[in-house]
Amino acid sequence: MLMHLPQVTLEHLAANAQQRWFNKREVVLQKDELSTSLSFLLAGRLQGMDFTRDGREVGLYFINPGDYFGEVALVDNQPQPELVTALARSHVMTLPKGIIRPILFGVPKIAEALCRRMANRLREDTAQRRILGLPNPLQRVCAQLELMWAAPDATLRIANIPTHQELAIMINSSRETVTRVFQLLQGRGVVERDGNDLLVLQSDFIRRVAAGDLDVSKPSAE
Amino acid sequence: MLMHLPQVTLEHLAANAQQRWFNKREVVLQKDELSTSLSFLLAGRLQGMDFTRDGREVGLYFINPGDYFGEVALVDNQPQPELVTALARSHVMTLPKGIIRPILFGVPKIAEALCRRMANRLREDTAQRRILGLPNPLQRVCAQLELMWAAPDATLRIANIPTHQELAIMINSSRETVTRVFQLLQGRGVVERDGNDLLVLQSDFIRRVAAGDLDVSKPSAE
DNA sequence: CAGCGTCTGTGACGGTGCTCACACACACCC
DNA sequence: GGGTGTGTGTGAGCACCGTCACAGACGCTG
Repeated sequence: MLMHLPQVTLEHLAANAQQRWFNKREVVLQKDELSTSLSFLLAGRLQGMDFTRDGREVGLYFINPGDYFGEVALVDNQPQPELVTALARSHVMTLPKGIIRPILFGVPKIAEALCRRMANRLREDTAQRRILGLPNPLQRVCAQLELMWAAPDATLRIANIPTHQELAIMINSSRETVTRVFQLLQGRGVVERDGNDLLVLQSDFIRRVAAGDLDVSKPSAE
Repeated sequence: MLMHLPQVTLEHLAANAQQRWFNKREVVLQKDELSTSLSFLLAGRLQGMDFTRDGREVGLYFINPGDYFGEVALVDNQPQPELVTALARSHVMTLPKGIIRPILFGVPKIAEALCRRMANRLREDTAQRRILGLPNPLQRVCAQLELMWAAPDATLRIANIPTHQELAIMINSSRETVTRVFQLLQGRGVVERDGNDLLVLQSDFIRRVAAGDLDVSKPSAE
């Protein structure tokens, strides 16, 4: 995003950037606070999340290294709409609002990059919402997995798989139900745990369940 | 949004704008098509929607007069992520991509307005997602109603209330369940139909149910 | 090593809402 | 008027999954 800036500006930014490490479960951006900066995730993994008024957790999106976040509050000068917390120990860089904001709209290339980023967030939100339309948790888990391995590369390894609880709040299910789904998938040899990663052995199976082509019973056991 | 442009540019835009009426249920933007223009809703009501792969309808957001839409595909030059259909007979104005796009990022004020619009969409998506985290349909219907009367003004009249089916797909329920919820609400005198509008007689009730403070049984019948 | 915290696995139970199947109300149009 | 389409109202039945309550696994840290 910043590649289009002249050298002088880059140095100016670098001089004002701050860095910080966050431990797992630590809050990176607090909800309802006014924006003070734009943030970049350098390493680790964050999750945008929220609570319903009756205290239920809701998972919104994941933030992976290279993404920036907190743009919404920065752009419209309103309070931060959701919480951002660390799913793992994470390294975050922040640029103070006063420094970054004048540049955002002044340089067309930057404005365009920002818009693309937000357009992308909107697409992701839509994709996530589509998942929630699926009628049963098995389908939703599979659809979510599909999204996650689409991200990195063509290998069938999902690095740093979130915990069952973290997945559950993304797809509106209970932790136990997600556990049971994984039991089923592992029992059929569809996926396999490898430390913090998840190996997808039968991507077709996942895809077909997500699409609703496959029934729960036992159509692949021949 | 366009108020910051010089007169000449405005005339240029006006000369290239097109208008069209859409009937109820007609498709305004088709999914997966490349963007050819930016669209404004002048009158009526539209809904962004999508289908899961197994054919289930998913309601994403409503578009009210004054909003523009189709920005996502325009910004990132990718296919339109979702369907936009008319909930009622609607009047739409379109500006061809070739005309509008150069202006978008060239004029800082316009770029900022576009970003604000997208930031707003992201906030709305988040609010909608929060609703889906509520455990039962009664709460979700009430939370949805809360969102809808927040929009226009302080009167407790929701104009042009969507059909039960349209609401159902927004809050992940079945049409029948929404009907039953409205039966309950009307039976208690909380809301009342008035033609195409819905009158909210006890906004507190709605608020408290949405927040989970109120139980289903009969706590307000004293 | 014991002790603790987080994550995963599993059983039992019960309510809830989805599905299917109808009937009715109302508008619009010829 | 009859016909058609769209929206609303309502009952019965059943699978499903959320909740509660545990136990076990694994990795820290002292």
